[in-house]
Amino acid sequence: MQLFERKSEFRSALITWYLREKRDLPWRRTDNPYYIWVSEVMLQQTRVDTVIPYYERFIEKFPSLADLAVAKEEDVLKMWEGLGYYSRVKNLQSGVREVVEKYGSEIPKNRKEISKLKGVGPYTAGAVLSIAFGVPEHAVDGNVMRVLSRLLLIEDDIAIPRNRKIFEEVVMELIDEKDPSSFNQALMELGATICTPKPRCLLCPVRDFCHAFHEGRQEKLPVKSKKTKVKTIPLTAFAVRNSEGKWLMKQRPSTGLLADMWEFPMIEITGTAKPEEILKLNIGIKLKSIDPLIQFKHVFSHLIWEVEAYLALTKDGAPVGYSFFSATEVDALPKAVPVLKIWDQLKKTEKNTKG
DNA sequence: TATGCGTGGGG
DNA sequence: TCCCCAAGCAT
Repeated sequence: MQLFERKSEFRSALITWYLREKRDLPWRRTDNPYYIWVSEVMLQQTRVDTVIPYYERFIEKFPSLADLAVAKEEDVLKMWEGLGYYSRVKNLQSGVREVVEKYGSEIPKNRKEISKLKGVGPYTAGAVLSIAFGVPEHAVDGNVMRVLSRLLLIEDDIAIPRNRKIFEEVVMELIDEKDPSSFNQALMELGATICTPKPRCLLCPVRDFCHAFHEGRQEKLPVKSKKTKVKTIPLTAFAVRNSEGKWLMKQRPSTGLLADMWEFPMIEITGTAKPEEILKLNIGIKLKSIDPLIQFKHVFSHLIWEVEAYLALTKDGAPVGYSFFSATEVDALPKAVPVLKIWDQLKKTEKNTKG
């Protein structure tokens, strides 16, 4: 107890545990600040196990700031395919280009400057500064808020953005100036492995310091208000093939949902008209035939797509905004998961039809 | 400041 | 099946 009065004892217990128990992760095997940066962006709202293969491939494809800076955006998006939150990687490339052009390829080593880079917010700034450069700065993520809310019995709602600064101030009080990298990572590692939503306090290296454990309230913390239910959007999608065996696709707008990713024609269902009528009306293309292909639900964080996909044939040319692509070309385009679901089903169907 | 932005894993 | 989440940021 009395965490602040026993600061150095707390740091020691936390960091000793971390150095002994930390997971062997790819980005913990490097001191390259660019690699640390890439890993932190990938890890935003994304699980470690999901990130690992993406990180390995990304670093192999773009081994340096310069490589990523000169890469084509479509190649960069392709490496991010399936990882989600696609504007992260567009912002990362913008930030990297800025470092190359304005900072002589040296990532800024203070919060004020590094925070100006695209995609670098309060957490990522602190994480890169502390882990890559040993700067004693806070890096407060969901893990850290959960851990500290229990250690110090902080009952402020962590779902409210402005409350994050409460935790940032606590970290700046507690942080080990000698090893801020280990200190910050230890808090996160503890949250990821021990001080989880269902905490495993018997394994905790700092439970003696924990006010919530002392009062048996660890299960009740952190306080986090619930989100409201999301809206369902019914969509009809069309995989349209022309007489040359090419597929009709378009690129989504460069902002908003699934920015810059490629997709088949899709129409939000409003009335009760037949799918082919809807397609003709909305996109202006006539179909020779149409068959059901696949139905599925895709759940985003803030909405749900209820997709009904059809396989259709046409003799028409591509409408404005659309182009036809060969199967090989479609494979190469960056596509989000719902589109991949349709494309995978399509390839299965084609194979069976041939056989 | 509140909301939009993905995906897949686990209880 | 449903709900919660997981190393947040931009606008």
